[in-house]
Amino acid sequence: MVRKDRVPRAPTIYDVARVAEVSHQTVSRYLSGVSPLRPASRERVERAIQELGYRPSLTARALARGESRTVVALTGELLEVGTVQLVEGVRRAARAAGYVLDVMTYDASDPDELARTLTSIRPDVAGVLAIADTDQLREAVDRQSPDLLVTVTEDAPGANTVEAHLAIARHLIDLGHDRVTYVAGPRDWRSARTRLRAFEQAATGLAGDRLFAAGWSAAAGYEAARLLTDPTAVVCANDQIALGVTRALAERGLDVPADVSVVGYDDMPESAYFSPPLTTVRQDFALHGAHAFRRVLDRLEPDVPREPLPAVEDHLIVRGSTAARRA
Amino acid sequence: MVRKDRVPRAPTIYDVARVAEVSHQTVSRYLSGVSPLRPASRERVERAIQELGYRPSLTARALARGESRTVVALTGELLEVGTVQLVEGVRRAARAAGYVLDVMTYDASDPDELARTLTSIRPDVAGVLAIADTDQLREAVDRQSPDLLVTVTEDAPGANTVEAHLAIARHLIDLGHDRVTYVAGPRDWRSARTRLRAFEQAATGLAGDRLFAAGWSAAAGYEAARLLTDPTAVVCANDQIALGVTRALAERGLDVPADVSVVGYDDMPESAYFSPPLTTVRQDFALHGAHAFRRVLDRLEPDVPREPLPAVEDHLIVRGSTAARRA
DNA sequence: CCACCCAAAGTTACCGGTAACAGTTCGCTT
DNA sequence: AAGCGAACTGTTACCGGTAACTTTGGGTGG
Repeated sequence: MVRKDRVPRAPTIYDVARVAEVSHQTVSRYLSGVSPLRPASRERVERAIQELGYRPSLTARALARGESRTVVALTGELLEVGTVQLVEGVRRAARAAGYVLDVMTYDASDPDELARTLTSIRPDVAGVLAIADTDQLREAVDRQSPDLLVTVTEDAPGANTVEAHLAIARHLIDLGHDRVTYVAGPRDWRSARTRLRAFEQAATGLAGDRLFAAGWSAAAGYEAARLLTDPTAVVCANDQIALGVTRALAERGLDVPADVSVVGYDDMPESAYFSPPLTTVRQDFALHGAHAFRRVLDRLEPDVPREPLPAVEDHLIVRGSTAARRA
Repeated sequence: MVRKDRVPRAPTIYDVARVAEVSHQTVSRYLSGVSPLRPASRERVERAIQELGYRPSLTARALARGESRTVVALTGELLEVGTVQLVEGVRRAARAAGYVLDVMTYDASDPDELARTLTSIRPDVAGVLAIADTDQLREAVDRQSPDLLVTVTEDAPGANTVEAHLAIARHLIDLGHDRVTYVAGPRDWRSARTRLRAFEQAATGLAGDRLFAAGWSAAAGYEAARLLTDPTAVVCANDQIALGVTRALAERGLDVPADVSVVGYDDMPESAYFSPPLTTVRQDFALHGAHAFRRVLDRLEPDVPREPLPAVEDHLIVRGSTAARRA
């Protein structure tokens, strides 16, 4: 009670109604926009809202409507990947559509944690968006709450993963490379496989090994590089892996790009400042995120017509980590 | 209606009450834990909850209690800084305390956006945590809703920023350096100033310039490095800046560490794989985040006794970017 | 000029919890 | 066995909205 006195309670529609001299339902109708108000009432309501600084309680609204405007973004380790940027893009899109994005992360190394995290999702969320698109997550969600899931993948309509990898392949061929190793992301990630598939499709002419890194990190790339067998170029599933690979090559006494060329993917903000600056593919994460959220939205509000989003266009950025094959 | 049929409504306390043959209030009491139940009722309630798979509606609870368990984390660009990791630490702590963390980001380059973002904060949130601790944010929040703010700073109790900078200074002195430039983070960030102050306090013996970078990014570090006047070592406010500085030095034909030593701060996961691997200070972001959230919690629930958190201990990690001063 | 219709506005119930107060029940005293 | 307080449990109201139904009032047609 002390508390209630100290914190002046926020005005409600009843307050607005009293000031505007209408019923609370009229205010509600004004807010929702269904069924028009007579100009006179409308104006009074507007003025009352202004005067009181009224703002609707999302909590009450969610309760009354039996649905919330919260979407959960599920992901494992947030720090390793371009995930953050994706999440950020999703968040922007969600907010623009009036949703709140609740990011939940779980420790992927603990097999139970995912299940626990899933059960701890509030049942009243509008949807769940799996950002980290692993098999593990997919299975767990399929099992526990198949109704809600929408996943992010790069086979999403509008993605041009294959074109991007084609550009990489062409670039390397132009430089005279012919033994090209691909270091993929972790095997159980869809997007890792998608990128690998795209590369294989694009690089039919380029012989070479295909490795899977244990993660998306520089450390994983460094580890994977142990298995490298004298390639002329290495294409990596993301920039961090490329960084790890570059480091491993340097420790073997191989110079990038003089001895081996290295290509990344994602164009993280730091890539341009690596030594050497990394040739990579720029992704528009914000747009990717918007696409991902759009898919959720299409499912949540199927009847609302929407402008299609522009297609994603990832494109190659050539920097210092690629050079002509040594004679 | 179609919808309501399709989606079986989640069980409520009334359902539980019916099955357990008690009143809904008894169920509520069981859930809240105040006033004990008779073993017989308690057991029936427990069984009913089990059977129905009941889970409380946070929405209804928030409405009834007149407060939500949502805390907003406010930050500018999420991608540039160690911010993500901090946010992640805060999120973990929040979830552990039963709170949901809603991250809101704003575009710091647009002066109006912050104000707009602030007004778009739902009035029923429990608290606001300013992650990006800039003057701009501080002022805006002070003006608009001074009641809620708790900020993250590194002068937080338990931080050992000064000790960490002392370790850096000692390390450089041991290596024989005497012209040490400090490249600080952006001037309007508290933590940038805190780190600078800590460095100055620690490095009384080391003459050298103090520069401010325009951001926390590699690009900002690269830009700031234009102003470098032949130091023997450069200490940077974070690893990204250090990366940019290293790059700029390389382009001037200076080798790190042979000609100039470079030190970073934060130990981002990639730093160990830079060329050369970066000497830096490891921060326990999770713990930093936990401290930050604890401060919010202490304000929200002042009466709950809590174990103090362990003190943060950032410590120096020496890698390849520092070496003895060239003879 | 009145019956009738439709748009606008009002009333009441409900969403799923919590709070405050009003019963019950039980164990123990006398 | 009645009396009594403490410990449980039940009843009712309320949080701030929305939904469904009812009422009101002005315009139109016969």
